[in-house]
Amino acid sequence: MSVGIRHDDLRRRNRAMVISAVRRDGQPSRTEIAATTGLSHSTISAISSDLIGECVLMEARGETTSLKRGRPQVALALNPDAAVVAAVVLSLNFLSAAIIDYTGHVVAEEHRRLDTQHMGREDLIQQCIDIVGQGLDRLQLSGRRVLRIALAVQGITDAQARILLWTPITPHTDIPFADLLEARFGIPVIVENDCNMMAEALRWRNPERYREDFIAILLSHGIGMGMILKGELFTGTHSSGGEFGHMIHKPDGARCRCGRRGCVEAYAGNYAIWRNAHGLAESSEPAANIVDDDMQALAALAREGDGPEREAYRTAGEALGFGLGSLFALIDPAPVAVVGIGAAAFDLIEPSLRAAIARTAGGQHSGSISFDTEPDERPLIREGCAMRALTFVDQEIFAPGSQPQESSRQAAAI
Amino acid sequence: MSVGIRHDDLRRRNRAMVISAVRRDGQPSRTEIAATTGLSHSTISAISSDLIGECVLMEARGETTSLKRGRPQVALALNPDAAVVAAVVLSLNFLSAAIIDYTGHVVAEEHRRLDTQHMGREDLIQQCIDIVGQGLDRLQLSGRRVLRIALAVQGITDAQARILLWTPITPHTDIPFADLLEARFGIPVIVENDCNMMAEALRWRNPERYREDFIAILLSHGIGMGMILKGELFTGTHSSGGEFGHMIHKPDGARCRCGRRGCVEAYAGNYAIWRNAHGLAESSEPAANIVDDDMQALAALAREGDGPEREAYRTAGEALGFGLGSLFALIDPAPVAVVGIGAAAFDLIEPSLRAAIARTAGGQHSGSISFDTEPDERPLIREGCAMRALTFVDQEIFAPGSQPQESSRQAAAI
DNA sequence: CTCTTTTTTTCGAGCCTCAAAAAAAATCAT
DNA sequence: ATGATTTTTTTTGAGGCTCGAAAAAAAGAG
Repeated sequence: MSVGIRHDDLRRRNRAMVISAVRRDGQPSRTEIAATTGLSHSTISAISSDLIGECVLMEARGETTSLKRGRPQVALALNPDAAVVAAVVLSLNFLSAAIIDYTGHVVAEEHRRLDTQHMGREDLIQQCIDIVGQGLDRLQLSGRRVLRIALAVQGITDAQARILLWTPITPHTDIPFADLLEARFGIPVIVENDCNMMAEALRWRNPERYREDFIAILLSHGIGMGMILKGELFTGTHSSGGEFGHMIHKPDGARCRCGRRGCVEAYAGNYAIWRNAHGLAESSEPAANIVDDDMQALAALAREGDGPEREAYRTAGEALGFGLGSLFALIDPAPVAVVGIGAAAFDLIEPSLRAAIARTAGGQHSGSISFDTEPDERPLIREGCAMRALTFVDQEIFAPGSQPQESSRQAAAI
Repeated sequence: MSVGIRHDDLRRRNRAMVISAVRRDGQPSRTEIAATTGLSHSTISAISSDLIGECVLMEARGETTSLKRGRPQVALALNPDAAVVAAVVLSLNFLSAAIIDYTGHVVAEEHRRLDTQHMGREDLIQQCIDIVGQGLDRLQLSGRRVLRIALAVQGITDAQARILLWTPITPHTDIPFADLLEARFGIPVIVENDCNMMAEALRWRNPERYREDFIAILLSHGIGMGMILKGELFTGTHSSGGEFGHMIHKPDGARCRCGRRGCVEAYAGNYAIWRNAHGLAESSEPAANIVDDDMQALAALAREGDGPEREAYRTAGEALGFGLGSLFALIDPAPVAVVGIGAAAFDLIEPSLRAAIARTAGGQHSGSISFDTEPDERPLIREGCAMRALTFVDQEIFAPGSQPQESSRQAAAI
């Protein structure tokens, strides 16, 4: 039941558009913004003048040796001090938090190793609260206030990005992180799936390649996916969705970490490759964790010669290929980014993956499907998390109707 | 690169909102529209007064015995003569066209049996042009003009809804129906996948059940799917997408009509059930067509006792269940409508389907997943097609900025 | 120093939405 | 019947927003 457009929405949306144009295009001039948004020069002038007055934007008077004649364009830039956000990443045995300024630069950072699989529920929650608190404390000194906290976590969140419903990193379920952190710090919080944040980050890193439609697949202990379709992050109807790793590859097949059988992950996750490479039964219990070095060693063995190791990677590629084929049957092929330790062994996976895709509906253009690899997922997740938090701030600074100046003036006053 | 909101967009969008509110809610009063859209009474009053002046809407002065005190609400209704559209449905060996008035009522209808599988490309195109021409001719007499043609067809279209890329009903591919029909009739044309139109129709028929997220599955000779996610028709990045029937059930499994192996359809399409029921090899060639009566007879046999027929339906259910499980892994569970002749045998399919789903990631809430059945797909497809054409008209009557009155006045003048 | 070019700001006109007031159209009570 | 009451719809005036045109600003070119 869509709602009518109120008169004041107009300004709000166009303000958002100007801010996002500045965030996206680096340092555009007013004229460039007018061109990309299709709004008139007068409108852009008025809006950017407001935003500068509110200390959201600033004129970047860099000494641009303009080769052109005429009045030189003045570049607009985000004001780094307009806001600060916190990006928290929780993954297997690892917790990190970063404080990010409005331009996306890291102000402070903190890492901790945890035994997430065996920690108590309260302990895990407390650790997250602590690490955020520590970041905030350090900021307190500089006088800036955090306006938004984004928590990226391996696992399934609800569609409202408030609750961690399920995660492989701890047996505890339904942890309402958003409520817990909001109660503690009084700052709006969102909880997002890590792979969704990877996709978000890829779009910022390489908008040429990752624009309207693409897929980011995490090959790690488990298999995760983040997907952007028609320019929007794809989520499930109730949860963060996109559980590519738990699509069924072979009905009643190998045992998956999730307790079911035949999932793609049960053939292509680290533990599955490990299990197959060591000749263990497909029904045997998945290993709890395998360190990256061991996986690297496995890949090295597979590269040395044909044997069970190479076969394990071949099997993984096949599972991924058929899974992608099924996915492409639904959404059509799109560029794929392969992220995580598995990307370091993508040379071993790719041949059987492509062969499998070619045997599916998505394989009609299998030659044109392109894969990019990025072995380290952590920076991606943190970047995506930060950008997610920042774009939320972008849309909150020009506030819900009533006092758009108030909230931003507070930020500006700092 | 989203574009700013111009000042004149505002009116245009709010007009669209009012029209869609009237189409959706039957005969709402101005007050009700103000409530559902969130716009003020004055705005609704102004817009509806315009629309009535342009003969798009009309006041429905039905003798409503208002029980309430106060000035009675006057219901607004669509003006049936505001526009007329054509809904054309092309399926296996069957072509139909209907002329629909602005309220969605059928004005004229025409059916033809064709041998689509063996017709020449030009012949097939000519038949479609003919049947539309015939409908238009008949209308010419009544003086009304068709403003939009929508063609629903089994198969894959491009994302722009202009070209039939591939279809099982004829070996010919890449037929640019939209261009062909537009060239002939000078009326805007869209070409849509039949299952997408089924989904569209279900939303109009039963908005209570089919609202934001649901799936319509066609069980027929092949397997088709239309899906609405977050209130929007889900399409692929390049094509109409949603080729559920060609998700992989068993890698390198049974032979599918599409030439590949192991697709869901190769286990659950009519030809697959037939093949399994008759003990034919999974690698044997799919039958070209099986009449509904034969399928009904097969279902009757299956109901009589345990045998190869019942087993064939069991296998079909299992393929559908694992397929839905994989789908639900991506999008989370949602209500499902089972449409087509297969829905008449859903009692035979459901047990194994549910058992399979329960063994997948989507099966977490398998008990709460609900299925509706509707054995006759044709009326649904026609309805969806009509509504699709009409909603396009809804959004074209308040035109692209310049002369919104012109086009609608033409319609009104008729 | 003046002319040209390009960017940015200013200004007035034209719409649009909104809130409040007024008008309209019915029922209820006497 | 008639006036009071209630509810819906229209009218009116104010305030905002965007736009195009004109003016101002800020450079290089000659």
